[in-house]
Amino acid sequence: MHNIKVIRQNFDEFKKKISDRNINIDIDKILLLDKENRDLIQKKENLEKEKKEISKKNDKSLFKRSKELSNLINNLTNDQKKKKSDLDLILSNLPNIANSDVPIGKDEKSNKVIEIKGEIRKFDFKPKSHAELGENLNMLDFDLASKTTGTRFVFVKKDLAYLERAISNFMIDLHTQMNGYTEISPPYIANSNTMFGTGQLPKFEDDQFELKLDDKTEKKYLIPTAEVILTNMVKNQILNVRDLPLRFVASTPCFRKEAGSYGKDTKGMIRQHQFHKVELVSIVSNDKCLEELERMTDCASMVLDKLNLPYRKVLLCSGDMGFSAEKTYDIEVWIPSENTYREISSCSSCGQFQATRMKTRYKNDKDEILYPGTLNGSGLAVGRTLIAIMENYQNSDGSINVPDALKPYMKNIKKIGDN
RNA sequence: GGAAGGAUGGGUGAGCUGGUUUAAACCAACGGUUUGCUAAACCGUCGUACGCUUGAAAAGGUGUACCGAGGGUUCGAAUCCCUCUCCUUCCGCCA
Repeated sequence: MHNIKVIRQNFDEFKKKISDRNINIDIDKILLLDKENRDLIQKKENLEKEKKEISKKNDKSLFKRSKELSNLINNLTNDQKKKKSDLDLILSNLPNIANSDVPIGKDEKSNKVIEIKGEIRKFDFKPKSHAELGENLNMLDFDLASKTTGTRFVFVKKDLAYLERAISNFMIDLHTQMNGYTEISPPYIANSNTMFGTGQLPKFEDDQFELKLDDKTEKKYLIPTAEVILTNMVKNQILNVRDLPLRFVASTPCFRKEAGSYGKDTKGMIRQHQFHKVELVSIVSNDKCLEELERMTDCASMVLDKLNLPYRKVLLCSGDMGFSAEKTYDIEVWIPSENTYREISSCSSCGQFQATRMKTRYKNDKDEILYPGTLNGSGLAVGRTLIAIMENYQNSDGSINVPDALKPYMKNIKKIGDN
């Protein structure tokens, strides 16, 4: 969420920048509501002052006036709360604004490829898709999942399940042992306020799996990414700059409705309602966001380097970024069967946007209270890494070689499907 | 699921028979005095949010709210009432 004080001070600049994010909201109304809100606060507080003085005097002749004041204050407070909530509603639906070094553009066509790495394997046979490979091995079972659950779910079996688990463990070890992240095993369920903090609510409620609860007072959701729960670990608190940066890593299932992507990637396990992901989250002082974003992106790409998978790094344009991001790098891995790169990680700096929503602050050396920067990135999506390994490491007989880096995590099995 | 008790500033913890509480006191922290250095002692500072305001800025001044959250009673609520959340203890169930 944007800080209203900052908007107030640089309104024209703000209005111009927010328009790059493809939105259709009456921005001028913000200024009006803000003014009305503050005027009402002023009026209300003047009356509260008078009332307080009467209360101190404890003089019966003034009690009548005090009663009047209470009514006036009540009315003003109601008006003021209404203005404030109208204002907050607009603000909470506004996306973050793009950092100055982000290309302006409407969709992915304006994204910029920054780096291409790794060698694309030349096959002397026609590479199969992961779905074909997995079903032939009887280790991916989509039909079984439709029977027990529905579409966009999958059963992973036998050595492929082992491989999936190995991928996750390998990634966590890398980030905890080499990259300085602290491992967390978090809840997979978040409450509304937590979902608001990272920006999933209120705008993207349709994308979330909501749980049906006996208690109707609060809603709870399955996390669409561990970013939600890891970032909100610091919500509603004031950190000390000495404790920053905070770096967390977790491997969790993620649950997404994939609303609005009907007919997209229906075959295989590219786009599922449930998938595993190793997530990286950093909380940093507000001047370190971009620096940390580079570091985080390097941590994520390091995984692909070690797995010897070809990939490219893409800087997203203003129109293609997520709601909370100020700058995003996607890492895309080579998928032979599609003859293209597919997203396997998305690393974003959210600047102070999420911290403002979460009410997370920190004290710097001068005891000033500031909003920290928050960053999140996949390090990496486990399901898609599994796909990438299957397809890039496949043999003509349909078996799959285990990447060297993963062998220690799989009792040195060299090949999957080699019976 | 049943029963009981609790939630106060960074921490400990009074107040809780409504109006000298403007939330005491202690600890921690920070600044200072003293000191050869450390310690001790003494003095001072010591929350957050929002509004208004002085100032070029740095930095001030001032108002209101906040004692788990939200409502209510009252001229007046940390204190009384209601709802909710969370915590502790005991019982039951359970991986």
